Amino acid sequence: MGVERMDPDERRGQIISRAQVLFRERPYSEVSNTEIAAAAGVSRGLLNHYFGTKRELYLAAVAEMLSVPPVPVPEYLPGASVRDRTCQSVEGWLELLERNRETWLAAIGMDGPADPELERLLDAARDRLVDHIAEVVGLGPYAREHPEVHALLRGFSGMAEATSREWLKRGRLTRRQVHVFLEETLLRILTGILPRVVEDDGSGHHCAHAGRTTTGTPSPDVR
Amino acid sequence: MGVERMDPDERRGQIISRAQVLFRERPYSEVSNTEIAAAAGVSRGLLNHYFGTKRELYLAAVAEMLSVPPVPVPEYLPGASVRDRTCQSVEGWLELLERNRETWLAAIGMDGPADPELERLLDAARDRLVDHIAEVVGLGPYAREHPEVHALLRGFSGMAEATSREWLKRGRLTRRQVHVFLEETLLRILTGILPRVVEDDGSGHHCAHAGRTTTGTPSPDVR
DNA sequence: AAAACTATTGGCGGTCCGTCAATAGCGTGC
DNA sequence: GCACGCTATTGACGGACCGCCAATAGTTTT
Repeated sequence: MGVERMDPDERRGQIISRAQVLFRERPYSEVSNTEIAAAAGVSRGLLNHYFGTKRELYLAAVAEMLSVPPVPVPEYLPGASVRDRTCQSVEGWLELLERNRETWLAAIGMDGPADPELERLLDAARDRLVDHIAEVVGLGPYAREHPEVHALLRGFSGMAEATSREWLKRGRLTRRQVHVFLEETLLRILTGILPRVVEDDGSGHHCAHAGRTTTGTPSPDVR
Repeated sequence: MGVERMDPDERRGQIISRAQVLFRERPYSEVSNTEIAAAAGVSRGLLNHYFGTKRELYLAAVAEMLSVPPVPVPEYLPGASVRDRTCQSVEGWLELLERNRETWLAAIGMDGPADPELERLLDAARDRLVDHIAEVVGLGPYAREHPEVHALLRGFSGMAEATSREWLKRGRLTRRQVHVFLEETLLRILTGILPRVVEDDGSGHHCAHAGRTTTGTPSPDVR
C-alpha cells in the first residue's frame, strides 16, 4: 500500500508529521500505531523499522513540536525601562500561547488528561488548596465575591508547584529559598497586585511598543 | 486464590489501596490490571466486576489520594499581621509537601510523564523559555551567574502556565487580567524579591508562630 | 543484465483488557 | 437440617495492540 519507495529522511519526516496531528488530538495511549501507519499510508511494521518503538516515535514527534516554537524575537530597546521590558515579555508569552495553544496543551498532557474525569479531580483538589490559602490569608469573603481572585490564586499555586519541583526534584533551590520567594511574592500579590487586577476597568495600559515585539516568522503553530 | 469471600466494601477498599501503591510507583500505562489483581490476591476479572474498567479503578484510586484533604489546619490568630499569615500559609504548604512528597509528586505527575526522556524534553523547552524571559528582561548575565535565578523564573513560568489555563481553558480570567497580573508580579519579582532571595544568607527569618501551625494529625502520607 | 542493497510488507507470538458463563461461599425459609 | 437463592469470585474466550523477523519488491551498482 505504501505507494512508492521513498527517501528515508522524507518518509521519516512524513510519518512524524502525521503522528503529530494525531498526538495533538488524543493522548499517547489512545492513538495506536496501526492508526498512525494508516494515516501515513504505510505498513505498521515500518514505524518500528524507523523508530524502533512506539514511545520513541512519540518522543521524536514531541521533540519536533517543542523545538519549533522558537521564541518570537524581541527587539532590543536601549531606552526601555524595566517595566516596558517586562510588559513586552509577558505580551510575548501570551501571544505565543494564543498562537500555538494546541501544541502546548498537547505537549504537556500525554497519559493523563483527555480524560475529563481525571482533570476534574485534579482541578477540584487544587481549588480546595486555593480555598484554603484564601482562608488563611484572610481573603475568604473577598474571594467568594470575586471569582477572579480565586483564579489568580490558582496562578500563585502554579508558582508554588513549580518552585517546589525545583526544590524537591531538581535541587536547584533550597527549602529556605522557596519559602522566602513564595512568601514575598504572595505578600505583594495580596497587598498590591490583586486589587489592581480586580478593579482594572480596561482603560489605558499597554506596552510602550517602540518597535514591533515581533514574530520574525509568523510561527503558524508548529508545522 | 482470592482467599475468602469478603465484604464488598472491604474488598473494594483493599483493591484501591493496593492499586494506589502501584500507581504511585509507576504511571498508569505501565501497571497492568493483572499486576494489581495479583498484589491484591484476587482474580483479574474481579477488578472489572468492581470498577468496570481499568481507568475507573485508576480514577477511584486517585480520587481517594486527593480526597485525604492535605490541608493541615492553621489556627486562627486574631492579632496576626498579613505578613504573618502569608508566612504561615507558605510554611504550611511546604510542610505538607515535605511530608507527603511521594503522594504529591504522584498526584501532580498524574498528567505528566514519568518517562525520564520525555521529562527531559519538556524541561529543556521550559528552560529555553525561561532563558528567553531572562534575556528580554535584562537579567541575562545575572541569571547565568546565579543558577537560583533561573530556577525562580521557572517558578514564575509555572504561574504563567496556571493563569493562562484559567484564561484559555476555563474562562475565569480575561486575557487582559492575565496580562496585568503577570506583568505586575514579574515586575515586583525583578525589582524587589529576586535579590532578596539570592542574597539571603540564612540568618533570622521565620514565621512569628504564636501558636502551632500545626498538624492536628501527623498526616503520615495518605493512608 | 545480474547482483547487492535496503525500504517495505505481512504474519507470528505475546501481553493486556473487557465480557460472560460457570463456580463456590453464605444466608434464608421451611 | 436441608434445599434454594443471592452474589462474590473465578477462568476462559475474543479482540486490540505492540515488537520482531523472515520474505518481498524497488533501486542502485558493477
